[in-house]
Amino acid sequence: MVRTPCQDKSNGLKKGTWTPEEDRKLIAYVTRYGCWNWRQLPKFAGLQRCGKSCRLRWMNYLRPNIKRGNYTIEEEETIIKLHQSLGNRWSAISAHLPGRTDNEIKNHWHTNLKKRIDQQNSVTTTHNEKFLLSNSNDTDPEPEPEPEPEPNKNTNTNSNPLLINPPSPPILDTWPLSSNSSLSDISPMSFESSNFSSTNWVTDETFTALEAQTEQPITGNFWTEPFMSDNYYPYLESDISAPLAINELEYFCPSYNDLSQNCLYNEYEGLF
DNA sequence: AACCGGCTCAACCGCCGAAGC
DNA sequence: CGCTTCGGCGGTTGAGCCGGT
Repeated sequence: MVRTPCQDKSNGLKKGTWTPEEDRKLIAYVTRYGCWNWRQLPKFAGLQRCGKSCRLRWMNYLRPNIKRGNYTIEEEETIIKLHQSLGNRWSAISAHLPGRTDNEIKNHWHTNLKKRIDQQNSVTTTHNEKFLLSNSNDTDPEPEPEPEPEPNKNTNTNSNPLLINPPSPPILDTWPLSSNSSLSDISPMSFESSNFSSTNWVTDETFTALEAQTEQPITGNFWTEPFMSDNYYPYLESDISAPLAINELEYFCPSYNDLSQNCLYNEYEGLF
């Protein structure tokens, strides 16, 4: 289930399994600054990952409201029905299943549902063939009985403990945004009250310092000086190297606020 | 205990369309 | 127009788990 971490020597970018540390950095950055540019994001978030990898990790695993674990009968029926009409358009199917990602639905289809459908089809086909043979001279055949419905295999028949007791992503139920939240409300302090470890997170005091400090004139250049030192940004703990404050982003990228707000609201729509 | 093969699913890869220049 | 960049999508891979022998 876990891919061995490896190093892409061609560009120095890390590949493979995400570490909790990387997850923390990604969550910290996206929750505070939004996903304004996935390509640039890992640079500013202090991640040795490509943007695509960050986006995938966030979209498929870290973002809030993601439902993991066993599928309900209703969900499986929805997937099967939608697959009949939409085909392998997993993102379109996932749009009908709140909390389920296209990747997860795709995996579930290939590992469970497809086999079940194939089995049902083969049972139906075999039954039909037998029926046709046995009734080849019959002028008044019996109606075709419905194939025996398969028991729901998704409910705890999987021996994988991760599915029976799926691990909780860092932030799910206790996501620190309220219905009145705005981007500026997203403070690292919010995590203190969640079940997400506050170890190594910036404190309320440092976040206040951040807000105070960013009232100062901008001296850096967004595009040419992405990496500010921790001395310049004393509000940051060492493991979170998100270098730009919100109003700095707005200053250098005027559309940033709308972009990030839209992004956040899209991502957390189900929570508002 | 050791081996083997099937299964699961996180993550990667390559392609495509949209947008901007 | 073509070119580049980016986000998104679907197909595929492969490490680790697990049950059978």
